[in-house]
Amino acid sequence: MKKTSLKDIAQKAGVSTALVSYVLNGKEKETRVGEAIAHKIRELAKEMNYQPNHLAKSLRSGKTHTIGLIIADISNPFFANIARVVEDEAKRNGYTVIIGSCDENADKSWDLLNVLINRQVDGFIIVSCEGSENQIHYLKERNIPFVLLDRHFPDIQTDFVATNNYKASYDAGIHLIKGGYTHIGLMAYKSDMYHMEERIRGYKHALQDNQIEFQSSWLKEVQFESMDHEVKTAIDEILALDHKVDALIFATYGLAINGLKYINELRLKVPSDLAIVSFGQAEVFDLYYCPITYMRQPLEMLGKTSVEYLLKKLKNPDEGMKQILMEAKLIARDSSFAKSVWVK
Amino acid sequence: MKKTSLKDIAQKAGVSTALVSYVLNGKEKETRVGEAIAHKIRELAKEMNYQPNHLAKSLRSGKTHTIGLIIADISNPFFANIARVVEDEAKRNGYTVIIGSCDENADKSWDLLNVLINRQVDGFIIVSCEGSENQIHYLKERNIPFVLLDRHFPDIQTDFVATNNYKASYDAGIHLIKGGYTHIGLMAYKSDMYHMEERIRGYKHALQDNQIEFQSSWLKEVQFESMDHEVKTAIDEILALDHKVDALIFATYGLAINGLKYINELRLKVPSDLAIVSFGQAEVFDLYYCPITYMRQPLEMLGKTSVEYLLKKLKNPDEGMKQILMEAKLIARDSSFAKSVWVK
DNA sequence: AATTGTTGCTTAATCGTTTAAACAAAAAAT
DNA sequence: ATTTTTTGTTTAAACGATTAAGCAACAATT
Repeated sequence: MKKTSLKDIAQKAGVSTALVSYVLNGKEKETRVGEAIAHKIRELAKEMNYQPNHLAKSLRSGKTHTIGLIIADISNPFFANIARVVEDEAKRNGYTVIIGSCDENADKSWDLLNVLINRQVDGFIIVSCEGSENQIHYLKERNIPFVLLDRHFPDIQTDFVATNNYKASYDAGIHLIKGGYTHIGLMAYKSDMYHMEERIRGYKHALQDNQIEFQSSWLKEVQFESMDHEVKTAIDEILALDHKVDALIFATYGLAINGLKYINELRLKVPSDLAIVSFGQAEVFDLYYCPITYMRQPLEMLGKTSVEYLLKKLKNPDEGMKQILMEAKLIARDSSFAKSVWVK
Repeated sequence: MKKTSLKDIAQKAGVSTALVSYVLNGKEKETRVGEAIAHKIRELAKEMNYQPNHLAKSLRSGKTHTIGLIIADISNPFFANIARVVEDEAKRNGYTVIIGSCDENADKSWDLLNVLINRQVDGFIIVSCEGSENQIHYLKERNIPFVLLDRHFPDIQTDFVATNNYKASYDAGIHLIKGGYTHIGLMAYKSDMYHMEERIRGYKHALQDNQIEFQSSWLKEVQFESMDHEVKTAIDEILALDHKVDALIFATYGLAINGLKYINELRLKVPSDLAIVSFGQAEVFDLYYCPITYMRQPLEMLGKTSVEYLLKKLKNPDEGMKQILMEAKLIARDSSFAKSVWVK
C-alpha cells in the first residue's frame, strides 16, 4: 500500500494536480477554485489519508523546516535539558530538530556540521566547543543562519544567547565570602573558551573586591579528557595547602560530579570541611546528603530565545544581529551554609 | 553563493549530468565513463566543493537514510544514554537519527510518529509508552519497519530488543534475601506495561522461592505524573507497617531519585534503616553518601542491537522477526550491604 | 458586435538527483 | 564490405510537490 500523493487525489477527482495543491494549501480563494471541486478534493484527501511528502516540498521550496542543533556535550544534563527545550519550542513552531553531540571535540563538530548541511537544515543552533571558531566563520561565509547558545566567541560577531558567566561566578564568590569563607578555590576546565575565562574572571573579581588576595594555587584548571583523575589530584592539592581552602566552586556540572564523588570517598564533611557552590544544575544535587548550592541558569529562557532568534533570522535574513546575556540565579542550599553561623 | 549542483559541474565540464552522477557515485566502471572525463569531473567536484543534495537523492530513491527514534522519557538518563548509543551507531552506518520524546504520553507519541512519517524516515526505533499499542499496529499495517527497544508488547508480534526484566527483578530480590533482608518492598509505576509487570513478577517469585510470604502492602505502585508526592506517601506507608520493610527495590530511575531524596530528608540511614536496590543507572548513584546497588542493563548492547536489527530490516524487509532479551547485571554496592554482616 | 473582464481550470517548468534507454562512433568479427 | 560488438556519451523520465502562465468559456461592458 503506497502513500497517496497529490497525483493520486487528482486522478480520482478528475482534475489536475495544481488544483489539488491549491486547495490543500488553502489557496482556493486566490486561485479561484470552484466550490464544488474544492469540497470534493478535501473529502478525497481525508478519505485517502493524504500526507504531503516533506522531501518534495523541501526540494521545491528550499526550506526543510529543520534545525540542526549541535551540542558540545549531551551527557551533561544541563545541555540535555536545554536540548529538550529547543526541541519543544521548535516543534511548537512547526520545525523539526536534528541533534548531534560533538563531545567537546572540534573534529566531530565539523563532521556533524557537514552532515547537517547536506541534510539541508535551514539553520543551526550551536553550543560551540573549543577550537571550532573556523566552523563559525564557515557558516558566516556561506551565509547559513545560526545562533550560538550558551557559549560564544567575543572576537566573532554573531548572534548569541548566553548566560552572564562573569556575573554568575562573581555572585558565587560573593555568596561564599558573605558566608564567612575566606579561602575559596575554583575548579575549572583548562580551556580557551570565553565562558570559562569569564567564570574565572568573575571569581577573581569577587575576591579582589573583598580584599582577599587571590592565590594561584586556589585555581585548578583540569583537562576535560582526563577529568576523572585530575579532579582528584586537584582536590588533594588544594587541601594540602598552607592556606588551605575552606570553600570550592565547581565551574561545571561534570567537575562537580567528579569532585563530590571524591569528597565522599575522602569522608569530608560538607560544608564544615569544605563548602561547595557549583555551576550546572541537576536534580542530582538534591541527592547529595547535603544539598548543593548552585547557580541556576535560565535554561528554559536560553533555549526558547535561541529558537526565537533563529526563526526570526530564517524569516528575515537581513534582520540585525541579536545578542543577549541572561542572568543566573544563586540557589542557596546547605552546602554553602554560612560559616559565621556554625563556627564557634 | 549558491550550493553547487550536479548541473553546475556538468556545465563546467561540458558533459551531461548523467556522467557526473555516474562518476561521483563510483559507477564509472559499469557505465563505462571515459578515463579522462572521469578524472576531470572528480577534480571539478572537489574544486567546487560539491555536496550532494540529500533531499533530491531521497526523493528519487525513496530512502532518506534517517531513523526516527521515539523515546518514552528522554529526561531519564538511562534513555538519554541509550539515545546516544543509537545515534552513534546509526551515524557509523551513514544514518541520521531524529529523536523525539513523548514523555510517557501516548498522544504525544502519535504526533511524533506522524511528524516523522511525513519526514519520510526509513524506519523507527521505539521505546513505547503506555497505551501506544495502536501505533504499533498502525506501523505494522502500513508496513513501516520498526524495532521496539527496552519495552515491548507480548501480545503483538514485533521485532524487539529488551532486557529480561523478570530475571533482573528476581535477581535483585535474591540479592537482598541472601543479604539477610526479609521484609522487602518494591516501588513501581502503576502501569499496564509489560516490562513493569515483569519486574513485579520477578520480585514476587524471588520472595516465593525463598519462603517469604509476599505482603501486598509491600508493593507500591505510583502514578508517573504525580510521582513526586506519591513516592513520599508510599515510603511513609511502608515504614509505618507492622511488618515494616527493611529493604526497598526501586523499579525505575525516576522512582529511585525521588525516593532517595525523601529518604535523605527523613534522615534514614541506608542500608541500616533501609537497604536499597534500584533499576536504571546513572553516575548519580555514586553521589549518594552510600553508593547505590543497581541492576546494570546492557545499555550499549541494547542500543547497538536495535540499530542493527532495524538496518537489517531496511536492507531486506522480508527478513524474519528478531527478538532478543538481554540480561541485566547486579552491581552490588553499599546500599544493600549484607545485613547478616553488620547485624551482629 | 466587438471588446474587456471574470471564472475555473490545465499546462508545464522547476527543485537536484538517478538511471533506463537511445544513440553515434569506433573497433572487432564476419 | 558489411555486420556485430564495444565504448562513451546524451536524452529524458521519474521522484512529489509548487506555481507562474496560458487558455477556454462565459458574463459584463462599451
